[in-house]
Amino acid sequence: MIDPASGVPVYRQLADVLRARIVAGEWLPGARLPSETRLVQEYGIGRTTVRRAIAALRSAGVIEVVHGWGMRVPLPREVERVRGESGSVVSVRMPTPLERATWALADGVPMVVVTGPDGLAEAFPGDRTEIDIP
Amino acid sequence: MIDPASGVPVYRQLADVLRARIVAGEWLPGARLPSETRLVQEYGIGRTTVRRAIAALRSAGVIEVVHGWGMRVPLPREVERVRGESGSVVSVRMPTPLERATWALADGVPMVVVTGPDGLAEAFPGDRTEIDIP
DNA sequence: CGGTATTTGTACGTATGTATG
DNA sequence: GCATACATACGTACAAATACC
Repeated sequence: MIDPASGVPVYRQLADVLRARIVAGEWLPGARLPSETRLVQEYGIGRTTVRRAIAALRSAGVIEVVHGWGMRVPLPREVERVRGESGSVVSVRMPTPLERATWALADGVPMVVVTGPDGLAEAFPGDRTEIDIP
Repeated sequence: MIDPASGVPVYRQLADVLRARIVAGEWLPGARLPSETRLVQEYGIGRTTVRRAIAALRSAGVIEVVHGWGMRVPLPREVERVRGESGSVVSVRMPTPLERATWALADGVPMVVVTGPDGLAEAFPGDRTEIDIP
């Protein structure tokens, strides 16, 4: 299933395989994925390589990791609707460290920024906010 | 400047320091940052640790890396304004591998998604798209 | 309460490959 | 061809969080 000689990096192949298995519904949100050690054995690759694949999926927001417990697909979040005022502009970016700490943001969660006609901008956590266009 | 005994991981300390230096304008967009080897020497830490800090800044969209050349602060992009139709909802997420390939997205670039009243959704690259609310 | 096993986190080193100039 | 710089992948050791007994 994973071919070290294919030209595609092994960690990327593993990340793709795991993402496909997740999309296929093999692990529902909240269910624990195989441990690092298990993946090392199952695919016959080094732990460093397994962790690179995991890091990629984390920063893509596909999985979340709990220290000492394991990995899982994130549970869906309750979203807050924010009314986008007329004349505003909506943009997107990744959070600053301060924003990440303020809202306890997981990896791979962007911010959504609403800039009003007056130039004042307000940023919201992207995993629990949607902007309504009235 | 970096204290291995502070309790804060070394790679995170380095990432914070580099981010602060970037925000302070020490390296303008397009200018090359110090090489990995230079950072290893300058801060007296391992290359693995330096690369972890770099990976964090990449997935945060703070820097971009060119293989064989070095690291730099990304240049500003020309943004396309998309008109948000009335009744639409704007949300945010990280791109899929297909979307990353389609638009040649760098690390740490989110997608902005506009879902119409009919339920049809359209996704745009977040580093070159803004949604206008008329 | 303590001890143990499991699991992820941090940090280092080494070797080799690939892209740029 | 050569030097520089980033990319991949393996290994080791120890620390820290969690869960269970």
